[in-house]
Amino acid sequence: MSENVGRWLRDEIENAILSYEFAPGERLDETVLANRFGVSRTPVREALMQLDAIGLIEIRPRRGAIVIDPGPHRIYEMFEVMAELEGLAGSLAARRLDKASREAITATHSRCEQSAAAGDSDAYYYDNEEFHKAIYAASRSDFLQEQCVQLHRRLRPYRRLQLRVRNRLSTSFLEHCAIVDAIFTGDGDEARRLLRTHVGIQGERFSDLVASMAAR
Amino acid sequence: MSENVGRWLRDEIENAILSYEFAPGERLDETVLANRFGVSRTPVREALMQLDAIGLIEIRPRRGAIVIDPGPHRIYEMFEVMAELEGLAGSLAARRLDKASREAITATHSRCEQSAAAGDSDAYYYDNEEFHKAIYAASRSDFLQEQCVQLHRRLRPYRRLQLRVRNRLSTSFLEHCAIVDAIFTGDGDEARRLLRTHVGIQGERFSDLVASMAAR
DNA sequence: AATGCCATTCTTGTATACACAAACGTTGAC
DNA sequence: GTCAACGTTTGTGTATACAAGAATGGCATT
Repeated sequence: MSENVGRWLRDEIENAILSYEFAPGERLDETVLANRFGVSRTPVREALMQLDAIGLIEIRPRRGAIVIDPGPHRIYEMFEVMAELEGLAGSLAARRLDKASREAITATHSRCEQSAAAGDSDAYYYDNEEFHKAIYAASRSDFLQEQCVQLHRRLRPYRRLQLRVRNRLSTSFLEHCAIVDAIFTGDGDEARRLLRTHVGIQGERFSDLVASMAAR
Repeated sequence: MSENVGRWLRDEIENAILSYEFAPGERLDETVLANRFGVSRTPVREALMQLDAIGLIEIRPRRGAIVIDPGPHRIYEMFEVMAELEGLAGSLAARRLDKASREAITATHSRCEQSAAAGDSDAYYYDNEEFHKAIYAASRSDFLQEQCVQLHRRLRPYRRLQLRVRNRLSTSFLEHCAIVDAIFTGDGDEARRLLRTHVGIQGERFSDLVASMAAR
């Protein structure tokens, strides 16, 4: 539990939204939330304010808070931006790579290899996240790293859906290999290009996303 | 005045921070702010929570809120990300350009021309912002547009400092011309490249920034 | 039967009060 | 004279009370 109740509630509600416990479009009643978590309305309001600022919910004056429903098109736009940021991170990482970052990337990369070989989609989902975070960190740009982590967090549920697609696990890992190679050989432009296509959801992958979203 | 006091306060305090009325590192006392704006502490706290979520201030538990001081290096990192996002916006704009966007870009571009010709740095600062916003809009990606506008807003004070540098006005406008040309001819890659170098602060422009920041 | 208006009720928005933690100053002892 | 400990003060964190606005349901009128 975080230092103060407001922060804790923010994380708690954020997780509930990202895990679809609070469905998109659902109205979040302050009193209900306060009772549920056993606190007063004040910290609940503070948490909601922050989630509104982040963009996870929308607070309409005098009409309460509702969970934002991004919809496939907006998700696509978010992946597009994510791809661009990851591309930048990759190109910076290639230029600035040091020993520690290299080892972190290698370590997470080999964990991905194991999960992919085992066909364990849930494990890969987690290891994949760590792999990408290692690249963010290797960019040595604190701001970029923060932006990437934040956007990654918001897209987390959809990234998970993507992995369900047939053969995605192995192709994803093969793409990782090429990315690692580009970064380690210092080819920033190639790392950027590979990461952009790896993260973006071009062509049929977009329809796959729409299909998995509809299936829920 | 916005719908509720909290939102209004958020904008008010945000402007005060961005215009250096509240200096970086300064502690923001809730009671003082409440008195100053003639409201109670509750909406002040809500405003501060939101500003913390945006990243303009930092609230340390039980120790109050302080205005974040980015420092030259972090500003550089933020410009780096901004350059990347604007590059993406430019390349999308080149691909998706329609009549309305084309006219908006042309209109803001010619206003920049007038301000630049007049050597009016303040007018150019404003027109330049509108020009860039027209490109964001032309990207037809709502999410990208929002991200760009938000980051642009945070970097606004520094963009203004940059324009003070000798000859920057005319070189900036010349770069605009090339960018418009690339977008209108549908050359997405070129638009991306030009915008990246236009927005980023490479080489001596970084020292210029540091110098102007130190001068304050 | 349908539609419009009014009243009631529920929920949000703001204020105030109280509790608790941290920082600073003062005093005493070594 | 300096350092440490205790008390006071200041300011944050949470709860509760009160006010104002929006939604909903019922009743009346057309």
